[in-house]
Amino acid sequence: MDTADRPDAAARRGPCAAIPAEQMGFVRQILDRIGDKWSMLVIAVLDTGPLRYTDLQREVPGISQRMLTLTVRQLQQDGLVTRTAHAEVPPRVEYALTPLGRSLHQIVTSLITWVADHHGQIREHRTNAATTP
Amino acid sequence: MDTADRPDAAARRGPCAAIPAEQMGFVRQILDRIGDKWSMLVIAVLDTGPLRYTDLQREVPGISQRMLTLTVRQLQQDGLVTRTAHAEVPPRVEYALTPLGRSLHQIVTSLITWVADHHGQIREHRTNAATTP
DNA sequence: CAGTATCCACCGAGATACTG
DNA sequence: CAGTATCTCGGTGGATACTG
Repeated sequence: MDTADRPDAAARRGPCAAIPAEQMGFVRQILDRIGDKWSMLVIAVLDTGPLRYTDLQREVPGISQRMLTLTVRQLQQDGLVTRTAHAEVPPRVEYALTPLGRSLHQIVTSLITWVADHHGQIREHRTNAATTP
Repeated sequence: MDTADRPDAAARRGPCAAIPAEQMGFVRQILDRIGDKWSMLVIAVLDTGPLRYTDLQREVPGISQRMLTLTVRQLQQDGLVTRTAHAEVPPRVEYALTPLGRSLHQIVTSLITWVADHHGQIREHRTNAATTP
């Protein structure tokens, strides 16, 4: 392995205390997916129970049909949400969190709560940084 | 406000239990930033203390100079990291988490831990979904 | 060492229109 | 109602080269 001669602190503790080097790739990959523009919000919004397609679209303001479709499909393939099509007319399709999705949901909620709590501070910093370049 | 005539469930509980409608915009905006390709990893990697530019680059495998520079600058403007340039030669610049950044770091760590714990399950689901379309 | 500058490819994502 | 199809644009992000 080419890390054999790495001399310093990095070698001791790896790239990050929380991430073994071998998993970094996966972590990056999955972080990319759930950290994409919409996934977190969709997951967040499913916390109160199953939602239909149109409801999702309303609850996540600004999402396009395309992106909603792609996002839920990804989430479904990743086993984070279920898609249940009821054979009725008019069609009804409901999306819900799987247990896996629910476990992620908790973290997403923490993140969103954090943002809600601190976006004031962040905005301050931003304007400060902008006015004092 | 144009939500006055909204009739149904969404009106009762808002777009998401965790997100008041008015904050959705901010939340989206900030989630976009910290959920971008690199910010989380940079924050994660700063957990063990200040790091220099080159160290950051090594600890976050795959990041380009451009992206590292952009990312730390954003994080700095948002008040999540500090940049300390030591007037020496050769120059030494250290990046560290602010208290604000540290509070976010905890959540990021949870997220990364979750991913590390569950990426196996996710990969399973993905391959299942791929083989049974 | 710690960046900036520039160029470019890719694809994320919106708009629009159509379908089962 | 719940999508799919297609087109298109803009920005993100990578590679490379240069600088204080």
